[in-house]
This record gives sequence, structure tokens and C-alpha cells, in this order.
Amino acid sequence: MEGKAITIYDIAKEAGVSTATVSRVIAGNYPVSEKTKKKVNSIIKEYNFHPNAVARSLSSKRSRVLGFITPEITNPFFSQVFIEVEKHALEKGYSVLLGNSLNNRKLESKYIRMLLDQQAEGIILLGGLINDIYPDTNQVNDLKEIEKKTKLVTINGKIDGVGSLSVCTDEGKGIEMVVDHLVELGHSKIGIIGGMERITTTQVKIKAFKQALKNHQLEFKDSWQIYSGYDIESGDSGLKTLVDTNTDFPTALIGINDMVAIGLVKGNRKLNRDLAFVGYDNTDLAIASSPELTSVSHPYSDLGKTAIDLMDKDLDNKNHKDIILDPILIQRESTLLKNLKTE
Amino acid sequence: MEGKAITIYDIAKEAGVSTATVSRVIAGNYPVSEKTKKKVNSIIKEYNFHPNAVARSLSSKRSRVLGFITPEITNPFFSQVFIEVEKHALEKGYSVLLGNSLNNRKLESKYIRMLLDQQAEGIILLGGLINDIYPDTNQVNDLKEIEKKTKLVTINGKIDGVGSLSVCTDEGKGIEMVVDHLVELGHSKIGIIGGMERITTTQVKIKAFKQALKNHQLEFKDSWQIYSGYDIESGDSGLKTLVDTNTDFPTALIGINDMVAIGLVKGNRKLNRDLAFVGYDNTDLAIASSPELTSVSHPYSDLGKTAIDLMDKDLDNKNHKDIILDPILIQRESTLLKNLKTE
DNA sequence: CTGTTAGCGCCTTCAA
DNA sequence: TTGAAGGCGCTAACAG
Repeated sequence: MEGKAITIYDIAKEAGVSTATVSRVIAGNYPVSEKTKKKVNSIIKEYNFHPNAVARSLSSKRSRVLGFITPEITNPFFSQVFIEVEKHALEKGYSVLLGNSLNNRKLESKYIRMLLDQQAEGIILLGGLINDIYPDTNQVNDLKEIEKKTKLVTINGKIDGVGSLSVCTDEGKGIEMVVDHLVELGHSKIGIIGGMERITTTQVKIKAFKQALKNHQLEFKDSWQIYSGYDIESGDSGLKTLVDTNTDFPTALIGINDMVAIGLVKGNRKLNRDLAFVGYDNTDLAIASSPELTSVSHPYSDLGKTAIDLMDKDLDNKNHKDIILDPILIQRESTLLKNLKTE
Repeated sequence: MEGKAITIYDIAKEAGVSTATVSRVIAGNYPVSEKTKKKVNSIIKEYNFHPNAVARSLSSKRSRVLGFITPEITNPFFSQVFIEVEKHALEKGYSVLLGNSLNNRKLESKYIRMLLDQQAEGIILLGGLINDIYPDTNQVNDLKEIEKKTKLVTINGKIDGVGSLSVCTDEGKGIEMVVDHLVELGHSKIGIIGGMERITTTQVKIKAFKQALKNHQLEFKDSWQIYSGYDIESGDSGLKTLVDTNTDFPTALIGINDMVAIGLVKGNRKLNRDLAFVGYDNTDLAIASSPELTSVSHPYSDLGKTAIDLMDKDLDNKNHKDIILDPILIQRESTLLKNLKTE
């Protein structure tokens, strides 16, 4: 491997100019005469020279590296956001280091440490700590500390006291759209399954759910709201709980996310009740399901673009930016197969 | 942001030793007396000092950064492999830069370029170019060039002429296990749907499929093998083609991967034929499906571990390593609900 | 066991 | 518009 790499110095010598000049034509930020520029460029091409990004980072104090930390990149919601972030990062010349924290706070901290050591110019947090209603004080303090050293952008989450830049989808509005849609179809008995009590996004959704019901003069029934988690199994178990604790039954069920909704659909294969289902996040799973799931989509591309914009712009740190984007309701078979009103 | 970072120099001064000594206690690779070690460490803690990884890379010529390039991290198979790779990378102190090439060869090259510039110590390739039966000559030459500069490890794919280290699952064997399983259950009419003709993994599977049928004295019917792609829609469309072009119909269908199998299951909801289904990769989708899919699992953790081991070990470049791991058949409802033999 | 001293490859003032 | 020269923060011989 590794033949001795060719450096800016070699190019300079060959072109009969100084390394400073070579550096300038590469960066293109200082005036260089057309003539020398051409000369240098031709030599660069001839040697197939590519500047060493590490040396560059050290010298310029700009690593052009961003970090992205998320609990589970296998979760389609997270990976969907990631690819959009990365896409826009690439456009601005950033590389992205991905850290998969497995929902483990220790690992999360370890990755943050690594990113700081790597002089990451910014760290993007999605899921994990930033959605914890009771975040560990030490970790929060760490984040505050980190903010002094690098930019912090959170997606769909935020931590009190940490003045990070954030972008999120209005998940309350998303749930409202779902309820409106279901009511429109004639449903008045709606349940919401999944999530965990101490997770902010779950709370946002449930709060919005209650409000939306109220808007339609519908009653919120405690026993139709069940915390059970975020995976397929959580849908199944949530449905079981619902059955076990209710005689009166909803006609429509909202899953806290697509995976839970799939679990609900699956669980109902045995029960065979006539139910409408709604998911959340509009991941590939929504289409994998049959019936295909009505789901709320995040504006993924915008989410990614905004996160990168927040990194990129030289925002005043005191000018805390919280950007909120609108969700999109995607209607599919799982609610549309039957319209209660027309029966 | 950015207060003036504290450096090894500050620590040295405060501890009354040289920077070399500080460097040594941090690296822990050279002898330092217990006493000075303690002293230095206490100062490091006191100042909460963390060495600048960039400076370290430049000086030591070891970036401790790996690159991972894959077409679509949202594809559960790819992301599953990724998290295992990353997990083992972390254990060895590597960070991983992820590049999502979107199956675009240009982007693939761009990411490779970025990784080279970042002095990545190794690049892991999964999917994309390395599974192309007719790879572009220029790109292959590029890869050869790259191999001179960094380590190249390919997962589940390989390029002729590029002596890269590789690790893969024996996908032929996987298909053989599937066929054996189906035959065991009494199936003799088996189809295989999905994939693309010019992709190596598809070819491996189909070749193995033919051989497995032969082993059981079963006939391979051309019209029961349909290229259609890799996503859910491909399953659906593949099934349509199957219906359109056959009067005699299989009793069992193998999807080239889980997504295709899901598409098959979904498509069959309308046809309502009595079929057994098998997927491949054993992703979360296999469980999301109902009936849950019998599927072939890769030894994901081993795959990741091996890839990192190949990076890490100082292997002789001429000693080309191709490591082949065994797949695992996971039996689930989609084949087990009915045993033709017992009817 | 520890300090001195060159760099690693590039950027960036400061002069010219 | 260009060159000289001193870092960036750390590592790694080479002495001692």
C-alpha cells in the first residue's frame, strides 16, 4: 500500500511556484493570475494530486466533517432522515461520521467524544437523549459543554437548557391531521397505541391526540391509549392489552409509528376485527403492509436540508433557532377501504 | 464556540514534563514511570484534555477512520450489515464515515475520493459496483489505484482483478437450504422471483437454485424464474408476470430478498393462491410480514467482525483473503403453515 | 525512563 | 499577485 504520497510541495516545485500559491489555486479564495493558475492546475492533474484533508483540517481548523448520532440506523425513520442529511451534507462538501448509539446513553457519549476529538464541525442528534423527558443531568451538562466546542443540531427533539439549533416536524399537527381524517371517514372511536411515557415525541403525539378529539367533541378514553414501545411486537402486545381491558372497542387505531401500526395490523389478523389503521413516519413499512398504511410523512428532504443549513450558516449562538416543518398525511388502504359514513 | 483548545503542550508545562512524555502516557505504548504517569494523568483529567485526533492522524499517519460505502442505507439488509461493522469498528477505535451512493457510480467514486482525502485507513464496499457483472473498466482501474493507497474490503461482492479482501455469506448455500426445506415440506414446484440479471448476487442465487432443483431431480422452469428487481413493487410485478405467463403454477415462491417476498405475499392477497413464500436476508421485514417470512439470515455479526478484522490485521496484500461464511435458514409461518406431505 | 527536535501536509499572515 | 516562514497539535526517532 501507501507509496509516499505526493504533496503540495511536489506540485509547487514542479510548477516553479511556492506552496502558498498552490494552496491558493486549490482553495480558490485568493487572487492568483490566470497563467499560474493554469500551470498549477495542469500539474495537479498530471500528478493526480489530491490534498490531504487531515493536514488541511489541522491547519485550517475546518474539518469538513459532521457527526450524526442516532439510536438505530436500522430503524427506517432514522435511516430516512440520515440519507437526506447526508445528501445535503455532501452538497456542501461535508463528510458524515455516523454513530449508532443503540439507545445506550454511554455509547452516545462515547460517540460524541469521538466526534469532538475528530474536530467535527457539527454534531447532529436524532433520537435518544434528546427525546428523553428525564435526561440525565450529567449528560445535559456535557451537551452544554460540547456546545462551546462545536455546533449542535437536534432533529425532532430538544433538550431544555441546551440552546441547540433544532429542526423538527410538527408531530402534534400530524396527529391532528390523522384524527381529522378518521373523523371525516366517520370514525368516532379512536385509539392510539405504542410509544413510551418518558419519550417526548410520544407525549407530543398523545397530547395532540387528546386535543384533536376534543376539537371534534369526542371523548378520550384512557383505556384506548396504551404505551407499549416502538417495534412491531409493541403493536401486537398493545392490541392484546386493548382487547383485554376493553369491552367497548375503537373502530380506528393509530400506531405511534409505522412499525407499531404493522404490529396492530398483524395482531388483528387473528382477531379479525374491522378496523382502520394509521401509522406514522411513512417509512417503507407503510407500503410493505397490507393493507398499505395511511401514514404521516415527515418532509424528509427539508428536514435534512434544514439540519445542514443550520450547521452551515454562521448563526449567532444566542439566536436560538427552532425550525418547525409541516407533516404530510399520506392516505392509503388501511383507512380508505371503508368509509363508515357511506354505510 | 471554540475557546482556544488546550493542547498537549499545556499539559506538559503544567506537569513539568515534555510533550513527548504526555504523548506517551496518552498512547500508553512506551514506558513511562508510574509516578509521572499518575501526575500527567491527573493533570489531563483536571483540564479535561482530549487529544486532537486530526493532529494525531497527521503526525502518526493513522487516521483511525474507515469508510463504508453502500447504495442505500435505508435498505434493511445494508443497514443491518452496517451496524455490525460499525459496532466492531468502534471496539477497535475506528470511526466510520458512511457514504450512501444511491446506486450511482459517480457518487460512489466521489465518496471514495472523499475517503481517500480523509486518509481513511480502509474502505468497505457493500453493494453497488462490486455486484455488477459488467463493471465499468475505468472504475475498476480506479479501484486498483485505490488499493495502493488504502485497504479495500468488500462484503458480499468482489471485483475481478482487484485483489481486495472480501467476506461474504455463501448465498448459493442459502438458496440450497431453502430448496431443501421446501422439498422437505413436499413442494416440487418452486419459483424464484426478483433480482436483476447483471447483478452477481442474483446470479449466484439462481445458479444455486438450478443446482438445488437438480439435486432433487426437479425440473427448472424458465417461466418460474423472473427478474424484476429488489423492492416490494418488484415482488408484486414479478407475481403478475408469473400469472400472465403460466398456466401451470408453482406451489412455493422464493423472493430474491425479503422485500420482494413481501411484494409476493401482498400480490397474492388478490390472487389468493395457496402458496409458500420464502425471503432472503432475514431483515425486520420478514417479521413485519404476515404470515411471517421464512428467510435466510446472514451471520450479520460475523460479517461485520470479519470485515473489521480484515481491515485491522496487517495482511500481506498478495495473500488475498476471501472469507466465506455460512447462512442460516430461519423457518417461519410463510412455509410452515402447511405441510404438503401431511395432507 | 525522559527530553529534544524534527517533521506530518497544508494554510495564512506578512512582506515584497 | 506571489513567496517566505511560522505555525496547527501531535508523534517518533534519537539522544541522554
